[in-house]
Amino acid sequence: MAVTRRRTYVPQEIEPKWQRTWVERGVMKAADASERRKFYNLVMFPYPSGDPTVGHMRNYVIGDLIARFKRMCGFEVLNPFGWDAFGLPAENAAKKRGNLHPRDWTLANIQSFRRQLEMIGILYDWDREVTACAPDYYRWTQWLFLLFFERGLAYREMAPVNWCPVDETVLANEQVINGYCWRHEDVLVEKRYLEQWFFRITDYADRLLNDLDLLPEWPERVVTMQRNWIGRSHGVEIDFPLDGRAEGLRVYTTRPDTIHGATFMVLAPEHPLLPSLTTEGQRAEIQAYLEASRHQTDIQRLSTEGGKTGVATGAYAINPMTRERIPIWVADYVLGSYGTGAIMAVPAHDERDFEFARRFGLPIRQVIAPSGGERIAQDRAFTSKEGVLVNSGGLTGLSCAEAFERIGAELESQGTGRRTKRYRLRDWLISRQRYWGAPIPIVHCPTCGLVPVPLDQLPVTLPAHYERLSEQPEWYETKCPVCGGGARRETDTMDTFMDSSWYFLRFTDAQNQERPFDPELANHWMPVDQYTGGVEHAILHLLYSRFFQKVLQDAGLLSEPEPFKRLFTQGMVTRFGAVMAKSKGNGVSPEELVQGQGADAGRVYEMFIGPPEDDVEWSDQGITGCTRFLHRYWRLALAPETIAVTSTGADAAALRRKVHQTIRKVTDDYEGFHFNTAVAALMELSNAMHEHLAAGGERGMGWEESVRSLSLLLHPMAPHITEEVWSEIGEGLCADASWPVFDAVAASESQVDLVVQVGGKRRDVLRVPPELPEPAALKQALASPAVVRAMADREPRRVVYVPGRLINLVP
RNA sequence: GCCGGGAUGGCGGAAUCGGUAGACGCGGCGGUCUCAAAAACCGUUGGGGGCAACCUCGUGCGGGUUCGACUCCCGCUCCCGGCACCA
Repeated sequence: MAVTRRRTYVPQEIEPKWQRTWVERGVMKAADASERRKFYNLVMFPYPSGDPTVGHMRNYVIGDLIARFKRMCGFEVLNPFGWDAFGLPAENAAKKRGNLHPRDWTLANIQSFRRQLEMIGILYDWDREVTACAPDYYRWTQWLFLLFFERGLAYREMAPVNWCPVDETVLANEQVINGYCWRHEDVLVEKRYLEQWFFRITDYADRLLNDLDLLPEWPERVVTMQRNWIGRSHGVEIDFPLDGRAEGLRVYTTRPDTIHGATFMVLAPEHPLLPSLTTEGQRAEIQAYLEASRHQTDIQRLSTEGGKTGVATGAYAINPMTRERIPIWVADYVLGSYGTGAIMAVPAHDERDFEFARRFGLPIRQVIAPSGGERIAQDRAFTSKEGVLVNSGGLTGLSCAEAFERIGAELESQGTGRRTKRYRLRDWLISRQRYWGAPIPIVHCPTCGLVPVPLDQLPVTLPAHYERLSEQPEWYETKCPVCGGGARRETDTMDTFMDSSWYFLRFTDAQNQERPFDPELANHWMPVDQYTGGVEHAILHLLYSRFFQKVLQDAGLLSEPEPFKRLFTQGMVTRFGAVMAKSKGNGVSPEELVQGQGADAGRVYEMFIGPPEDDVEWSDQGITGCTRFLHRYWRLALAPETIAVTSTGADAAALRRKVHQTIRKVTDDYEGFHFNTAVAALMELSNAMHEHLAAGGERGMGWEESVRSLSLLLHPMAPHITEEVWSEIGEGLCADASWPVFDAVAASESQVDLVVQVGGKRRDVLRVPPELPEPAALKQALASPAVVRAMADREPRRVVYVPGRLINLVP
C-alpha cells in the first residue's frame, strides 16, 4: 500500500531522483529574453580545492535558497557558477605530488567539487559555467588586459616590490599582511627592486571612493574597509626653501594650519635629494643609516614602534612662514612611497613627530590651543583639529579650518604650494612570475619595444610543459608582430584576481566566441542583484571588480557604474573551535552529511544554526532538531491519520491565521537574510499544525492550505523533501510553483494579549480585541484580582495605554 | 593606539520605532511504547522561595533617563574583526 511505503522519510531514496528531475526540466536555466523581471544571483566562485566541507557549502546553500526563492516569486533568475581555477595552490600541490600537472589537479578538483554541490541539491545554470584556467576564458582575460593597455591603464615600471620567497613571486600590496605573505602567515615578504606590470587603479581612486555612496545595501563594515583602504586625505603641498640652494623641498601635509610649529624636516631614506643635501660631516653617519635601513624588512621598520631612528643631514630648510632655519633629518618613519617622501615635522601636534623630537632633543612649539582655552598635556602631542591658532603671527586666533584655507590660498598665490589630495591606495601590481596563470599578452621587441599581441592571435596559450615560463625558451622565443624580427614573449602571468574581476560579466554571455561578452546582454543582467561570499574579499576582489566595472564603463561596454548592488558576507563554520577543513581533521564532508541525515536536514541546519553573517560552531547533535522537524513535516503532509487525537477543540481560524502569519514572517526573513528565524517560524507552523490534528481538527481545505504553504515556504531550504511531498499534493514541480500569497485579513488576530502592569510590573494578562478603547481596557484591568491586590486601595495616578500591547496603571 | 561589531538560561540563539525577556532548537529531567535499548512520541525545564494561588531576582559591570530599559544616554570590563608610523 502506497501509504505504508511512504510512511518513513528516507532522504537517500528521494534526493538523487529530484536532483535529476530538476536538471532534466531545466529548472535553473536562465533565459536572456523573458517577460519576467531579471534577478542576477551570484555566489563568489570558489578556488576548487579537493575536499570541500559542509562549511564551504554554507554560502552555496544561501545562494541556492535565494535563487529558488526568487524564482518562485516570479523573477527570471540568473544563477551561474564557475571556478577561480588559476593560482599557486595548484602548482604547490603538483610540486608536492611529483609529476602531477597543475591543470590535471585543478580539473579533477572541479569535478569532485561539482559533484558535492549537486548531491546537496544546489542548482546552477551549468550552461554558463566558467573556468578561469580554460583558454576560452583566459583568452578574454588577455583581451581585457590589452584593453587596459590601450587605455594607458597598464604600465611596466621598475619598483621596489613585495617578494614572497616561498612562492617565488611578487605580491600586490593587498596581499601583504603586516609584512607577511597572505598565503603563508609565517613568511616575511622581502623587498626587491624589479620591473613589473601595474594597473593604474589610483586613477580611479576618487570614483571608487565616491561611488561607495551608491551601495546602501552593502554591509557597513565592508564599505568602511574600502574607504580606509583607499585612504583619501586632503592636504597641501608646500615647497620649503632650502638654505643656500635655489630649489625647494616639497612636502605634503594635511595640517598646513600647524606650519608655524614646524621645527624640523624629515626625509624618507629613499628621497632623491638626500645625497645632495647631506653635508660632508654627516655623510658617513647617513651612509651607515641607509645601509642599516636597507637591510630591514617592512616588518622590522614597523616594529621600531616606541623607538624611532634617524640622522641629521646637516642641511637646513627655511620655514616659509617664520623664516626660521630648521634642520633636515632623515628617518625611516617617513615613507618614500607616500606623499612626496618628505614631511614638515610639527612635534607639538603630531604624535610621531613628537616622539622623534623628544628622542633627539628637537624643539617643540605649540601653535594650536583647544578652543575652550584648556591647558594641553605636555607629555604628548595635541592632535585635535578642534582648536585655534596661537603663536602663529598674523594667523593667530583663526580656527584650524580657517587657517587651512588661508594658508592654502596664500601659498597658491605665491606659487610655493597648492591644495591637493592624496591616497593610501597604490597602483595594483598584476604580474606574477609563475606558470599557472594567464600569460600577459605582450611581446618584447628589441626594435619596437612593448608590442601587444594582436587580438586575433589570442589566446596566448600556456605551454603544455609545466615549468616557470621564463625557463621555457621554446615558448617565449617568438617573432615581433610588428616588425617580424626576433622577440621575446612576456613571461609573467597575471594575478589571479584579474580572472575574478570580470567573471560575473562572462556569465551573462558565457559562450560568446567573438568577445568577452555582448554589452547588450551584460547590461541586461547587470548589476548583480545579490552577491554572496566571504568577508575575506572585502577589499581585494571587490575593489578590483569595481575598478574593472568602471574601466569597462568608460570603454563604452557597460552602462552601470557598480557591479554588485547588494552584498552579503556570510560567516565561517567552525567545528571543535577551528574553521572546518579536511586538513585539520575537523571537516564534515557533504558525502557524510548526505549519507547520514540527508541533504535537506543539512541545508536546514546550516540555515538554522545561527545568523548567516556570524561565524557558527557546527554541532553534530544540533542537526537532530532539523531532522526531527523534517520527519514531522513528512508525517503531517503524507500521513496525518497517524497523529493521535488527544484533545478536542481545534480552531480552524487559528490555524489559518498561523499559516498566513508564517507566510509573512518567512517571506520577510528570506528577503532580509534572517534564515535562522525563518526556520524557527516554519517549525512553529508545523507545531501548530500538529496541535491542530491532535485537537481533533478536520483535514479539509484549511488543512490542505497549511500543508501546501508549509511545503512552498520550506522548499528553498529543503527542496527534495518538499518536492516529494508536492508530487503527492500539488501540480507540476514545487520548484516551479508560485510563492504563497499573504492574506492580511486571515493573519489578523481578533483577540490579543494585553499585559496589565501596575507601576511598570506585570501583574496580569487579558484577552481583548486589539483596538479596545482605553476606558474599556481600564475597566477590565481594574477588575483583575491581581491588579486589585497590587494597587492596594490606591488610585491610578496615571494610566499608560498602548492598544494591543499593554496597560500600565501608575499608582 | 584608531575604527567597527558584540556580551541574553547548561548550549546555539529569539525579542532592539523602549512595551509579557528567553521564540525555535539542542541538552537535561519525567513519562508512553518495548523483554530491554535505540528511535519515535507526550510533558517539563532561567535562579531562589512557597503545598499552592503566587512572590522575588534576572539580558557583562557601575550610574542615569522613563510609567516602563536586553533596547536610549554617560562611564567601565572583556571578546571578535579591520587598520596600524599614509604626515
